[in-house]
Amino acid sequence: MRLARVFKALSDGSRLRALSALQNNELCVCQIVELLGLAPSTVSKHMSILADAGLVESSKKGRWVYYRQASGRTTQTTSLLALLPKLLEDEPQLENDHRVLAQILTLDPETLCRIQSERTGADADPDHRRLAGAAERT
Amino acid sequence: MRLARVFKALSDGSRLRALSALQNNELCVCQIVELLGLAPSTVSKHMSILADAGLVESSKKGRWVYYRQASGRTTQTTSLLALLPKLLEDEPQLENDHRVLAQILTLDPETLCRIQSERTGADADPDHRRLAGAAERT
DNA sequence: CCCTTATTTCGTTATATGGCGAATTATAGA
DNA sequence: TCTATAATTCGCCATATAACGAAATAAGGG
Repeated sequence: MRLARVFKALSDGSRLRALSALQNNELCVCQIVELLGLAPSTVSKHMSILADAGLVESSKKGRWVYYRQASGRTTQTTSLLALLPKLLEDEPQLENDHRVLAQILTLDPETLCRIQSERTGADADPDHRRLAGAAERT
Repeated sequence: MRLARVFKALSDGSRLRALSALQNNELCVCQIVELLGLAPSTVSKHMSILADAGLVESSKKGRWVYYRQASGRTTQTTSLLALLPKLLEDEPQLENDHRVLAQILTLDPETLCRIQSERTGADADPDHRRLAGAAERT
């Protein structure tokens, strides 16, 4: 059942946070990585699940892949995406994400990626591997 | 994240079929068992997942437990339940369910349960353990 | 062409999920 | 109170999922 797949894509906290972040901006993978505090490979998988469900679209710009909310493919995804802002309103947890996202957007992707790869090298403290905010347990 | 739990409850084909059946009627477990062609224990689990998510409510009437769609607990579940009929329209698979459900509703629960327990006894052919329709693979 | 690097794919691991049957619980009726 | 039975809970299995790091892929800049 197609609808079950769409709901399954929406049934993970990290993916909902990513979708929430994509409501006002399009974002490249490294920006979503920074927001969620997950490994790039994990985020890439999440985004492909959202894309398979028809909830986001991607486009490659230079070395970066940008994701945005899908523009009305099926009626199902369209009406769900339309309802999403209202549904996400009631999630207090996302307020912090919006703050962190604002931080992230002050940097251009180039700079952000540089910072990220510097961190990966030596630093091992997981609490300092993000710009701000605490990780979530789904 | 609460919303993720709600979507997770909606992310299974059997549960969506049950919710679809509950749009016009309230149903007892044995009727849903008949519709989905799953073991009572499995159906009970599914219904408790839907109940935990706030999507259905139950009430015990004699020996039977009846489930119905929840009446507006949170705004999240309310708006999702309101959108559900539209979303389910695009699932051709549910047409057969509606036919089978009509069949099931011609019997009172008493009779249905008796038929079900008779089947469990000797008959081993899984294709004949339901009134009609084929099982779905989610 | 080669090197760097952003993203994806792959392989692995731990946990979650969906399914069943057996055992348990709760209720109606004798 | 005892029996029958509708539903739930429990224990088990097979498969799916989310996470990571390592390896592969793709694109820009020397």
